[in-house]
Amino acid sequence: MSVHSFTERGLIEKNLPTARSINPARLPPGDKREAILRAATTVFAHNGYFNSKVADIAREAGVADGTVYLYFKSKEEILHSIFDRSVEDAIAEARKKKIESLSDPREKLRQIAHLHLERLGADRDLAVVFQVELRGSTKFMEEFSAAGFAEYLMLIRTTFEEGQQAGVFRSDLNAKVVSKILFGALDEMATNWILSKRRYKLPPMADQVLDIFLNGVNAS
Amino acid sequence: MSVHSFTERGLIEKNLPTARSINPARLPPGDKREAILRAATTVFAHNGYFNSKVADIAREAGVADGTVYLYFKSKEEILHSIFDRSVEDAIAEARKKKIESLSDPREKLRQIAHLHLERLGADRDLAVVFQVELRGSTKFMEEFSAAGFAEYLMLIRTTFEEGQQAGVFRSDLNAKVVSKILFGALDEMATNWILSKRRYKLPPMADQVLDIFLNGVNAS
DNA sequence: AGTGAATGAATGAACGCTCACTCAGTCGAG
DNA sequence: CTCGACTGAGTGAGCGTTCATTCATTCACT
Repeated sequence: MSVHSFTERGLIEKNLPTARSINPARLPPGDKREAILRAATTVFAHNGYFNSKVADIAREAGVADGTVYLYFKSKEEILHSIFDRSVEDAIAEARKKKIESLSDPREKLRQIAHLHLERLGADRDLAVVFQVELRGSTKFMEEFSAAGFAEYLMLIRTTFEEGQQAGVFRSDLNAKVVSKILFGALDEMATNWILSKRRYKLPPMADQVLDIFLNGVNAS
Repeated sequence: MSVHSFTERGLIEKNLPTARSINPARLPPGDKREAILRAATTVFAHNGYFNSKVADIAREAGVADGTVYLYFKSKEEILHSIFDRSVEDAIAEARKKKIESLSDPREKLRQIAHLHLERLGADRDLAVVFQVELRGSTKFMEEFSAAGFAEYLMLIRTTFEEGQQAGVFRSDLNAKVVSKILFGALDEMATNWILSKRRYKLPPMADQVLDIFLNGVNAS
């Protein structure tokens, strides 16, 4: 591995001198940072945060141990950054899809749920970090729940309240509780998907959850 | 906090030397094991599993570091034991309450949910270990999901299927998915309760979850 | 164009601390 | 005295972090 990264580096330096002149900033500063984040996601997902060594991450990213500290001030900051980046991305995607402006609250919730499971379903390692590693300490949980997580719950809740106002949803329900239920159900779908040996598509589960959420399970 | 537990220990050792001579078998064999398990639950809940030192657990339990290893072969085994004991206890309580023999599947699910949240609601530290610490690594998750956890999911699922057979629940639903949804919702109630600053009763949430689970949120 | 000084990204060996676990010894009961 | 539960200082491996060093690249100045 130090062999590996050395080789890689050697190749780049030997074979791409022209490429260099073509792209003068041949190693965009974000590129190595990116590589480290991806590597960390993989390593954390496979070994768990506490069992992962910074050296493992560096090796996976093809850089030296010390390089990690040029981009992140600690191992913990790497974990935080993984979370932050993903939340940013998700929000950006939600904006692009204009979910916010849907008029039917039921459809809006359905789209939110879909996006939730699509994102996690698209990157198993990232999903493991989100569903398992990020929950591994109350400290993280509290920090994160203060941040993007609580905001997400709030989005669900607000959407539900809009629906209540519009007479689409039962008005006798506590929106706070309702939003937790929906989130919990989706969250469990994701966790189960990770742990399952069977490879199935995660996003379609959103529809099943929404069906029951909206209509319940009673036959009556 | 280390100050706190230190103080506690100081008091015990200074004030209870007579108590010792009064009770000749002052430490029934199971008693110390018990003390260590309780201490570990507290320590894990406060600092997280990986940040907890065996020395912390020993101090909290009022025993020497080495004593811990007379009862458990590793730190990891302590965590396992906390889980195992709690699951055993829960199963025992379910037996005692004769939940298994209830005839209405809806009522049965309600009782299961109640028991679930009652147990976690009764011991915040234990709840933290269950909701947060035990999820902190895929390794644990996989081991545990193989064990009692999967069995619990199965109990919910079987109960639901009974209800489908009896025509009480919609027959067009996948029981496996349904059971995950219910579990996920309850699980989220527990996690939120832990993280919340507000002190409310957890068990009543079971009814709210069941209401929505059974009837859905649609106004129609 | 050619030079070499300055820059700073990258390196990885080494450091220093933490902590799970051990074991030689103490203590008290029978 | 014996036995075994218990003790806690000690140990050594593991690992996050640092930093002296390397070297490709840039640039000021001829």
